[in-house]
Amino acid sequence: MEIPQKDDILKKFPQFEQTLLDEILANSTIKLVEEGDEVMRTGQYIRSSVLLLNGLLKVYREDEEGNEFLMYYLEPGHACALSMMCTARDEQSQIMAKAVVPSEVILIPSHLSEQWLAKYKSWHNFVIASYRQRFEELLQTLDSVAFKGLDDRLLFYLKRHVQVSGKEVRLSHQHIADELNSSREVISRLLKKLEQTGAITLHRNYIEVHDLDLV
Amino acid sequence: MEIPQKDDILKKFPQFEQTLLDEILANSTIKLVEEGDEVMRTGQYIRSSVLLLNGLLKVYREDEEGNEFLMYYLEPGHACALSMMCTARDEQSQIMAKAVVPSEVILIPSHLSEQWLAKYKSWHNFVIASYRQRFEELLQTLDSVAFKGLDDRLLFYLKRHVQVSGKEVRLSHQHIADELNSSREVISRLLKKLEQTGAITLHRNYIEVHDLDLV
DNA sequence: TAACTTCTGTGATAATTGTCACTGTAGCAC
DNA sequence: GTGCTACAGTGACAATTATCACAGAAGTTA
Repeated sequence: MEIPQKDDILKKFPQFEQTLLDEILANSTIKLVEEGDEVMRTGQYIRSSVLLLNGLLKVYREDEEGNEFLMYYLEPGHACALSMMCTARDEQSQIMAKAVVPSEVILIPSHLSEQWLAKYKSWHNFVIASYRQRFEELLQTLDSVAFKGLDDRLLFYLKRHVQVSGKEVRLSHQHIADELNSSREVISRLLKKLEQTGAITLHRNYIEVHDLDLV
Repeated sequence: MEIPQKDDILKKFPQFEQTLLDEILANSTIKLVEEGDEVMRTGQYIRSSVLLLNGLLKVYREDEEGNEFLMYYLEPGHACALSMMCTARDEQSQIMAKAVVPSEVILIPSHLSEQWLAKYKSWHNFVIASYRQRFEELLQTLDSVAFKGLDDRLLFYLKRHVQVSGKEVRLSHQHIADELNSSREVISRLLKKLEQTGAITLHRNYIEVHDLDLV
């Protein structure tokens, strides 16, 4: 079981040095999470950096009333930037990560990930790159909320979803509404409009995406 | 002129090691910027890390049509996290920083700030802390847009403004509307409502804040 | 097949926000 | 003072989004 994992990590994180890979194998745990499982939640103590080996995570925000709001998806080979900002967090703002499909995550104890920053150039670069990338994605999300109407945000959402999991978007209208912090009826209507333009075809429980750039 | 600057930097950035301070003094330029001056704009090449020595910067987002949207304020002793993510940026998303009052910024060439990450622990910590903090603030901003109505966002905006520059908010309604990406009339009406609760008093060109937590 | 649940479609209506048009007022230049 | 400009207040109306109510279709279980 060990060799396949090493190969897998190597494939997903080709930028890591050999010695770093060995340390990861020796010191981290690999956890299998089921679809829908919560992988992390800020406010709780984070004692590990979270890297994604296989599967797909969604990272989202939740306010006091339980409204959620999708920030971005995390794909294999990437890390949750927040889990690496390993000092104490302020409690009020909750970030959650949940598995969209069955996934494998690598958990690296915080003190090691901290040490490695100085020890391994490739780790250091990886961490910095993660920060940068998440920051960018967050900004894009912010843009779409700040400047765009719900119709454009829905488009943005669908595009992102197609990118990570293909042209068969297997989501209910309710689910989409939740992630955009809107309501089902509104999403239904907007999707209908999209269907009329020919960009998508609606089915029960999934949406067939043809071409979102036509719109 | 050199000694006062060193003292000043030392006071604003007490966490830096002595040798790092010397390097900063030797290699960075200090720039005076007038009120309203643009300090940075992404998309253009960023060749320096930007630290704020004195004054106040606002960091905001601008879309293609010129709509702006306030992200956060930057106070002395802090740095623009984005200016330290020194690799090439993607062009479309624009982040701007503008001086709110006459300010002094320290410009550190990117290649040095890169080197220092490995060389000085205190610099490394500073950069990581900056990322973290900006990330948090960005999340707060995102929350307010995603989950709150304009009335709450206005409150949030006023509070933040009071924090950085006191209870006399010297801004026109139009200015506030721009930073919240709304329109003057709407802001005027909401402010009137706030005045009726006794939280603020309106004047020409400034708002007197009494207590925003009453609302 | 019947009973039940989940998902989707749709009309009516309300609330929020944006836009337009117009007024008044304070300050400044001349 | 007269004019000019920037700022603020307000009513009317439009657009977007949310909410409520209900109906029907698809899938599941018994």
